[in-house]
Amino acid sequence: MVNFSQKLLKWYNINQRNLPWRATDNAYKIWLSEIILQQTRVQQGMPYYERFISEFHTIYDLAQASEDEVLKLWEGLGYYSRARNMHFTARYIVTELGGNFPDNYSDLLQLKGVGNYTAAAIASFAFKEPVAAVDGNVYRVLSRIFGIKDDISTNQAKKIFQSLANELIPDKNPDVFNQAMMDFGSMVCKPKQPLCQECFIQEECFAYRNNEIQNLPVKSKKVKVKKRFFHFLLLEDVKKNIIIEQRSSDDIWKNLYQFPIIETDNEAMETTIQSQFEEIFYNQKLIDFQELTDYSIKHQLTHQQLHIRFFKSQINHRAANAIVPEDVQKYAFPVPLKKFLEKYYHQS
DNA sequence: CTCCGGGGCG
DNA sequence: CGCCCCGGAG
Repeated sequence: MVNFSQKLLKWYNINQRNLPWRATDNAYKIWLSEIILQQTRVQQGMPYYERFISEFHTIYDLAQASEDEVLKLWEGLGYYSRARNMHFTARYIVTELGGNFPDNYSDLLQLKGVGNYTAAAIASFAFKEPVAAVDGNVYRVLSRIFGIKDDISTNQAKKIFQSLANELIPDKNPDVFNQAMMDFGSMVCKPKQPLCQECFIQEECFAYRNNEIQNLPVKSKKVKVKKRFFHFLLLEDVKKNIIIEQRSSDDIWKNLYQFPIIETDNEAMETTIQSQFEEIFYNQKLIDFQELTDYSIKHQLTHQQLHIRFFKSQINHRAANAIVPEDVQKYAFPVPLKKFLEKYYHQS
């Protein structure tokens, strides 16, 4: 086991992934990539990274953008607070730090949207600080190889893994070690069906020797999923313009856009929805109110199961806050609404 | 269809 | 510690 780090580096030397943000030591680009990759697979994050970099070459460009622009570019990636925090932090660094990116672990940790993992990743990749970047891959790799059964959702376990990783990380090329751990975790020591047969540490791996691969890492989590019932109204005025609004409350999809909405606690009848919409638009007659039954969907979030239905109607005058349908592409919508729009305007 | 994986915030 | 999102695997 003493040779684990050396074997890992040898493996990495041959098998490393070629990722665009690894070809740079530009802290801004590394930070951007790490924020995008939080809770996100490389495959999905890659095109977003390319678009953000080409749209915002420097942190000044990102700081100058509006939040709406940033959210629009982030559209579809999920966990939108990452985008809001990233934008906030860009402005903070430009206005408060004179555009100088923090250059060490503890200063990086102060930034909004930057936690333990991301601070370590930036510190080691951009500034070669020997601090271990412990992400989900690393928990998995270390728990299996060393047989650590502490529940990784607890703070105590996180400290144990962090300090073990900090013992393993070499002073020389700590960035390479961190990359290697994560590549190994995602390519070989995978959550499901890990490639133990081609693993360099197989014979010494606790989980493999004890047939505990499926049991490690130990992770307790009991999320209770709440059901919510969303009813969106595609309301066209006489100009065929539609009404959208920005979500602002402290809820999912904050600051993204949507259609007028009625939310209920349970499955609701169409007539109930109609009368509730009529209350919202109390001074206007809703013409030809009907449900677009083909568009109903269930959308799963971590803690919520959304039952989404769509309705359409018209009003016989011109609405002040309506937009032309072609302009929906300027606004950031949650994925289910984005899919609705694509389907609706594609075929009608 | 359901479930799982992946960091940080308030 | 509850909550934030989506795509892909099963």
